[in-house]
Amino acid sequence: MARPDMHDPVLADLAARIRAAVVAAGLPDTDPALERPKQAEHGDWATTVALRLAKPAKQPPREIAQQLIDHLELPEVVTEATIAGPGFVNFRLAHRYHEDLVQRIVEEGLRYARTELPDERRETVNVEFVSANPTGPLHIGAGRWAATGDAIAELLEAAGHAVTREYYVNDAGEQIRRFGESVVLVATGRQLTEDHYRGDYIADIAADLRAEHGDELFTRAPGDAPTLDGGGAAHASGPGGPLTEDADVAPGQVDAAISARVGVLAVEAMRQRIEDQLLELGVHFDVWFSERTLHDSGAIERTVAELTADGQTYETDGAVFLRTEVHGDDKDRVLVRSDGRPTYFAADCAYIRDKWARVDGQSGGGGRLIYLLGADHHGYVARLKAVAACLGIPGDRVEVPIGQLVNLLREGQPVRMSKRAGELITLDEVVDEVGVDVTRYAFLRQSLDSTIDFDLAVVTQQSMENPVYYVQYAHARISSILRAADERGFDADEVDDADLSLLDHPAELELLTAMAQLPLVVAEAAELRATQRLARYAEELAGTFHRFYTECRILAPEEDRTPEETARLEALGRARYHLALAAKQVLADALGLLRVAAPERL
RNA sequence: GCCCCCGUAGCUCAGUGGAUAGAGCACUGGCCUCCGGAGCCAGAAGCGUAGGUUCGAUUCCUACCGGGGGUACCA
Repeated sequence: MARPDMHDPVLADLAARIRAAVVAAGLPDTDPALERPKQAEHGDWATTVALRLAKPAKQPPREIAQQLIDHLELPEVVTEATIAGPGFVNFRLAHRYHEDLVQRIVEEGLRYARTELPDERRETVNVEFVSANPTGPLHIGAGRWAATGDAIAELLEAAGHAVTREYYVNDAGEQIRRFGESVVLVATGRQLTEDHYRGDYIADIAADLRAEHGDELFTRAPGDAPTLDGGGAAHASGPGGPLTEDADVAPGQVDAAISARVGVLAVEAMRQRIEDQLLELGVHFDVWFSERTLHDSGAIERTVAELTADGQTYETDGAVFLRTEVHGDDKDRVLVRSDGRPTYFAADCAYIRDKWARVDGQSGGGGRLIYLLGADHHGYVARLKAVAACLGIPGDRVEVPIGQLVNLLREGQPVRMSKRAGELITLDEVVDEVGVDVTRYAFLRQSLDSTIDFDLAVVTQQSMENPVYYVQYAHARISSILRAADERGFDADEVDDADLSLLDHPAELELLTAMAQLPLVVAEAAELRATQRLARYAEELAGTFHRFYTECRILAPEEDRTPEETARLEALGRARYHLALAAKQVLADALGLLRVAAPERL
């Protein structure tokens, strides 16, 4: 639970005083936990300690609340503490608190939304997301993980942690040979079977590879073909040796060494294309981790050996199993097949071991691994956590948020996508059609737990069906006013000269209160890995600004009026100008953390 | 069969045990001599069903109903 008092010295002081009052009243010592009342009329902050202490103290909550208030020394900026309802204690902040807030926001800029953590609480976090197989371009569904993982990473950084964004590239194994084989077959004009990848992108890759390497790439077996599933496996005769083909896969019509070499090149080409797709969505990865390096470096063998030495494995029918069931998995999992080849799962084990070694002990708050997965992979969660347990990684340090899937629609009708038939709508096609901000925002404003219906027809409308425009419009509107004000000689640097105590209109107070929430919202969104918190907050803040705009003018209309009146309106205008400046900053911060543009003009 | 997610206003969705459950869209009625009407104000409308835990449940637990996804010596 993010705590308001972590982000605000005034609230920290209040929380400490409440706690002292609880103790002074002879009540059981407890965390006061400040909360925001739902109704603004109840006050700015509230505590429910009295309700929670009722049982242990064996007294009615309202009586406890009274004792609390009797012993409470209110800080100067808290103007009142009242008992309400069943035993809430509500606090109201002095206007000066909000005046200071405007100054702080304007002065601190981007830092306002961010938390500085002491080293002992600062975690080193690895966020892995997307990690789609590099055997085809990303489709729209991957966009959800891209936008969400990226925003979660951004939020964690804002919350004070050190974050790495990582993509695990499945560039090893049978699928890569098959991918290479598909490219070779297309390049040489031969027939594909049902097990091959198809689609225009295969032909594109074939053409690119031909241009770069010539025809012999597809026809001449290399002397040094890469191994795709572990050079150390018993069956493989090392680099250049033949690859075993699974009996249940249609026999390739292509020399395995050619397929392997083409597969590796094709996968790198596809990975590059995926990277470009992600960049188009504004998502940048720090690490592209190759599964193949785990095979080549012997990391998989070492991991299996380590687990075996630790007594975590056993052999049945010639296959090596890992005891994951005792750690909550449905059943034990095969690490090494009876023919000696390691499974994909074995690579997963080596991977998590490698990743943990990179985050463990890097900062005082400890390491953390986050795997953002789609609901179609939810079956992995138990085994992933079990592997972590087998490897001695603390269970609470491996997190696997599961996101529900995306349905692509057009006017309510499902858009059919079949990878096999090569019919798919790629992520970049959607981004081109509807725009990067709309795409990102559509994914970020909904909870991971709910399935998203992404309707191209709806999302391309520039209307309130698209709340991102509402927020961006508010930002553009503020920018426009500020431009006009600047022309009339307002100065952003003169915040000290503005009399902010003049801001007492309900719409102004509402805006001040809303702006005060950003640091807490960011902290909570980060903690819950819930991007929609921040998106909804941005919408709320935008609405608050629109109301302020409607009711409160910054630039006084030119009319005949007394000199006194003119002076009053000018002073008020200056105060409002700085309020708008701060609101713009907060709105830009919120959008920025979601990595959605905050335009000066729409 | 077992596992995960969802069911909140006519529609799309927020709401991590608290006070009177919120937005947008759609609908009805208002607001432009003046900083961007992609805006503002007002109205009507809701927690799938049945139990349980709790001072307090949309939130936690159980069962049921309805929808989505998963359940390989594949990768």
